Formats: sequence, structure tokens, C-alpha cells
Amino acid sequence: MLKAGQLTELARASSRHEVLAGTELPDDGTYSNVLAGVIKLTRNLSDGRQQIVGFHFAPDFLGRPFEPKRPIKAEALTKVALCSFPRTIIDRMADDTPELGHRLLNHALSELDEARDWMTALGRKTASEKLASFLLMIARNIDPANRSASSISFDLPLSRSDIADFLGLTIETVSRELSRLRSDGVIRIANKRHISLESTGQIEGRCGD
Amino acid sequence: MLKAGQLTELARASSRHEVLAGTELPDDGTYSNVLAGVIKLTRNLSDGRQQIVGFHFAPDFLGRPFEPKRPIKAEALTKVALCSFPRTIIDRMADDTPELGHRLLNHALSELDEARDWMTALGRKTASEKLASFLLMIARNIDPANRSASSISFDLPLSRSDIADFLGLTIETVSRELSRLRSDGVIRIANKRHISLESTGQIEGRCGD
DNA sequence: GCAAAACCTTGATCTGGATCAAGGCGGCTG
DNA sequence: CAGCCGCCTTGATCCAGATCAAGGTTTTGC
Repeated sequence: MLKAGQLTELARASSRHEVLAGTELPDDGTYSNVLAGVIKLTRNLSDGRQQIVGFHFAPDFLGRPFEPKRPIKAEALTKVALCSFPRTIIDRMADDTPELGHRLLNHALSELDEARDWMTALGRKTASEKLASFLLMIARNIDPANRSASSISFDLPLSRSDIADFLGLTIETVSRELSRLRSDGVIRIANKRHISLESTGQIEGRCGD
Repeated sequence: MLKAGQLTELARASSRHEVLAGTELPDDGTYSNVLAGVIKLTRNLSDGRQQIVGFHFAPDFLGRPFEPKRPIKAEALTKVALCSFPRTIIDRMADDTPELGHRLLNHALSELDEARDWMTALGRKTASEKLASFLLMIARNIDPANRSASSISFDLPLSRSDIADFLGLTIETVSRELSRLRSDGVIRIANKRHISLESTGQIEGRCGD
């Protein structure tokens, strides 16, 4: 898709780096590829209420070509490996290479689809449906190989408080619903953070959609 | 931004048409400009619960270049005037004219920003903050000239039931919160659908962000 | 290895918004 | 113009999830 000269140029301008969990990723006008790890995007109301409005899992784009600054903060949830490029280079290449422009557009559109799915969850699903939908989403994104597996096991990259901020609930409700899923035999929980989905079918049935 | 030949080609391939309020707009792979009116985008859960996930006000793009079908339905809320183009032409022109590609991308990104703002409202705002935010959003979009006016008056293009489906509330709560805003002197309501915002500052103060 | 801090769970109680219920108000239709 | 239907409002009651409260468990720092 890219020409040889472009690849060389990209390679020269790129910089790889790693950040620890908890690091805030400044919006420095840079465009990045997420090589490993998970990033959360949060939006705050003035009185401190918080909503997580999206995630970036590896491998994924990160950055806002052509866009004005927004009151959205990006923060690493796990150790994250990034490969960054100056925005100017990407913008120029997108002009020369329609295929790259398509990919940026497609990526934005699928983020939009996801945001709308979560609007539906936030507005119309019950707490227990929200938790089921959330676990399935994480399972499928944390390792793309899981997409169609019938039994999945993974480490949650989020604290209970982050989960609450994503699902529009409180920590206590998240904890209670996880306990309920466990006692219903739908999931297993080890060390608070390690989750096993016994049967994806059963979880899917609890998502409400 | 477009070359003369492209404009001719677009004009030849375009088709203008109007639809009545309530018409569903089929996802026929077409790309349209909304010349007048308001369109709602809805997503349904299998048991009938519904969420409105976005609106299109004139003048605005409508269409999903390069994207697979999604369980999202578009429906005219008012009489709508559209100018449609076959997707193939737009896609081809976007390849030739980077400026057009940028506009498509920018448009998708601002829809994404809006969706995320509403995620925050759905997850973290109270019913009364949701109503205030909603009225302000409608006021600003129904007539772009309103953007900075301090006192605005307009006809709601949505029924109470649509408002409820957008804000994740019930009809009754929407009605009660509107009554409260009226009795607090923040808005005036005539004929159920005609709203006057006495002072945008006061409404802004009730949006929670 | 001990203490403090951070995070999580579970129970008791409360409450914002849902649900149930009963009209009110236009606007069509016959 | 009477009666019906769709839409909206308002009141009474209920309940899912919030808030308040009290530990338990894991991690961190010294």
C-alpha cells in the first residue's frame, strides 16, 4: 500500500517508546500505533464525574488527524508500547496515498460504531447486561485470537473503578454484578483481575442485544 | 476544491428528493447531503428497547463510505430534502481529491466526538442535566445562526418518546423535567413542541459540564 | 516484615427515575 | 361535531442501582 520511499521516510521519522501503566499520554499532535497494551480515553464533567468513552487495544491507531483539541484524556491502563509519527508526515502521505486515507476513515468509522453501541448500552441496558457486554468486549479485544473461541481467559486491564466509569455504574454495583456472574457459574475470578469466561454463548445471552 | 470536470460529473449523477416525516431512509449504499430537515439514527435491542445514537441536521453529510451494514436505522423526523450520489462516484473522487477525503474524515471524527459527549451524558448526567444538554444541542443545530445567540426559540423535531429514547429516560421523566424547566422559568413551552430558551447562559449552567 | 494505603466485597438503607394509573388536549374521521 | 386516537402531563407507588458503612485482601514503602 505504501511506496518504498514512503516506508523509508516513515521509518526514519518514527520513534518507538514504552510507558508504564497510569501514564497520561499527552495530545502532542502525534499519531501512534499501539504495539502492545491498553489505553483508556476519558472525558470529565466539571464536578469530577468521569466517563470512559473508549479504549485502544494493540494493534490499533491512536491520534486525531486534522482535529481540534478536545476535553478527552488518554491514559495507559497497562504497560504500553507505542510507535509514533509526526502528524505532518501522515497527513502528507494520506494525500498521496488514497489507500491510507481510506484506512484512517475506516478506523474512525468503526470507532464511531463502537461509541454508538456503548451509547445503547449506557442508555438502555441493565447493570448486569452492561457487565456481560463489557467482559465480552474486553475478551475479544485483549487478544484478537479470542474472537471466536468458546472459552476465554484473560487479565482485566481495568480496576473496578474504571469499569464503573465505563459502564456508568458505581464500584459497588460492578463488584456485586461480577459476584453474581461468578455465583451463576458464568465466569470464574482469580486474584480479582483474572477472568475466565466459561462459555461465550452464555455470556452473549446475557448481553441484551 | 473539486475540479470542473468533477462538478459536472457529480451534478449528472446526483438526484434530489424529499421525504415526509416518519420515512425510513434505506441504507442503499448511497451518500447524501441533507439540504433541509432532521434525521434520527436509532439502534435497537432485540426485545424492543431503543436508543437514538445520533442526528443529522441540514446541512450535513449522511452515508457510510466503505462500511459494512450496521444495525442502525435512519428515519426522517421532519420533512427532509436530500441530494444523493452513488457511493462509487464519491469514493473515486475521494481518491483523486485529498481535500474531499479530509472532509469525510473530519466529518466522521466530529460525529465520533459527539457520540462520546453523549456517552458521557448517558453514563454520568442526571435526568435534568440530560434535558438541558439536549435542548441546547437541538437549539444550536436546528439553525446554525443560533450558535451564539443568547435567547433562542425553535420547534422540537422530536416527540417526547424520541427524546426519551435519546436520553435513556422514560417519556414521563422527560415530561416532568420539561415541566420543571418551565416552572423554573428557564424555558417557555407553546403547543408542546415549540420551545423558547429564555437565556442560554442559564441552560448552560444546568448541563453539568 | 510491618504499617499504611489502595482496592475490593458485602450488607443495610435510601432515592432518582421507572412503572402503574388516570386523565387532558388537540386533531382526524365519519 | 362527537367520538376516537395519538400524544402529553401529572400523581402514586415501586425498585434497580446509588449511597453509606464496615470489613477483607493485596500492594507498596520503609
